[in-house]
Amino acid sequence: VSLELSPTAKAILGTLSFSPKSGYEIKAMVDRSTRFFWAASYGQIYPELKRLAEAGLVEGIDDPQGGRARTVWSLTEEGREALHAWLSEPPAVFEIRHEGMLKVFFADSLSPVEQIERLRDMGAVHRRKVEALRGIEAQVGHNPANAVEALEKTGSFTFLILRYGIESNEWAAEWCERTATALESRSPVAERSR
Amino acid sequence: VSLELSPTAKAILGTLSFSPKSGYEIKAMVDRSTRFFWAASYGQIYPELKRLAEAGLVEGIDDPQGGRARTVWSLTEEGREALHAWLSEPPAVFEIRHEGMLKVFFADSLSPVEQIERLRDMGAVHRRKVEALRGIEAQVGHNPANAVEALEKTGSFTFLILRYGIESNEWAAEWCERTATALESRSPVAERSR
DNA sequence: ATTCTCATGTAATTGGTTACATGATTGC
DNA sequence: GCAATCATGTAACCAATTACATGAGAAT
Repeated sequence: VSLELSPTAKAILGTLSFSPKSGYEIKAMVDRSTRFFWAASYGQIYPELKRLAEAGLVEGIDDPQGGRARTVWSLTEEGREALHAWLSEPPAVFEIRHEGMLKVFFADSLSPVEQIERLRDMGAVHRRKVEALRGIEAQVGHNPANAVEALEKTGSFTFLILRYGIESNEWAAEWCERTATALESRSPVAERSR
Repeated sequence: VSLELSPTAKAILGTLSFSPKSGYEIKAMVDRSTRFFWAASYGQIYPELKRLAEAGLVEGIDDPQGGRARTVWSLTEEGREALHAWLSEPPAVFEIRHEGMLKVFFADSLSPVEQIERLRDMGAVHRRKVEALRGIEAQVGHNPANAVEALEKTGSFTFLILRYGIESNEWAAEWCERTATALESRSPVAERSR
């Protein structure tokens, strides 16, 4: 069994596997990518980099830009091994905190109009996520028809996951709209039973 | 603006809107239902019930079963108003921690075989979730074809959300399988570029 | 007898965000 | 000159899980 990596350590080792980075750059990459399913903040990243260095998984080199202090971190051989070991274990963490779902779950006591509003609110959460992710896709300047095309054009699984994010949130938004529409057209008898 | 409810307070007020419950019963209901998108543990529930009672949103009545102490909590009028006020605000929290996605995101450095394994692992997470949710649906003894039918048969949005959980995870599992299959059948040239 | 369920609670630990503090460099 | 960006870090606070502690009643 390999040593336990903290949640933030997993994100750090992974981002460093692409190229060496400063803590600031790690945060920037996370915010443009994994943030949608694996967040990390400065308050976690900087202390964790120190711990990973003590454990010998990363190595820091001072690389000031002019008078601006800066440390660039890269994976050591042990770090690369730890990343590969973690990547090879079956995934364990899968947690969701979805306030829109919770509100629909508790919608029984609301009026029919409010119930449908809650459902559309939940859909709007997913539509906004789609727009945010599409914005990122547009920035990198391609427009794949599907995930495999995204991977083949870019050579990176990061774009495959971006596609997954877009498509799954589109599916969710459509589910909400489809269900809201079906509820609106239910029999007036059902509508009255408030 | 209404007073801020803690994450666990939202779950508590919501579950009590169906019927009065002990802390133990609140936990049991959460574990059978909202746990999949909004978890809560004893360490949060019991202290939060005390805080909600101090704030006047819930009311506890001692109701021992034999020599077994037990407090049954119910919503006060203020509690019902606070729940309705929260339900009427647009949802804010939407967070995901998805280790399977993170591993696929970092799969670039793996061999083609490992890459497809990671993708299938991610799909397995969703398949297991589908099975768990279908088990709950089977326990309550109906088999709806869609979410609106689930709502119409039971009269409760809790079953609509259960359907959403099943269908969204099915979609995700199928996306992974579809993508894994497409990757397997890519050109050998792409396969070799390890 | 023993195990399971019902029942309440707390302490230790972990994980996380937010806000703050500081300061240099770059571009307008 | 000013704002944005690059850059590092910490303190306060909030949220959450896990494990522990305790004990009664029910079922086998």
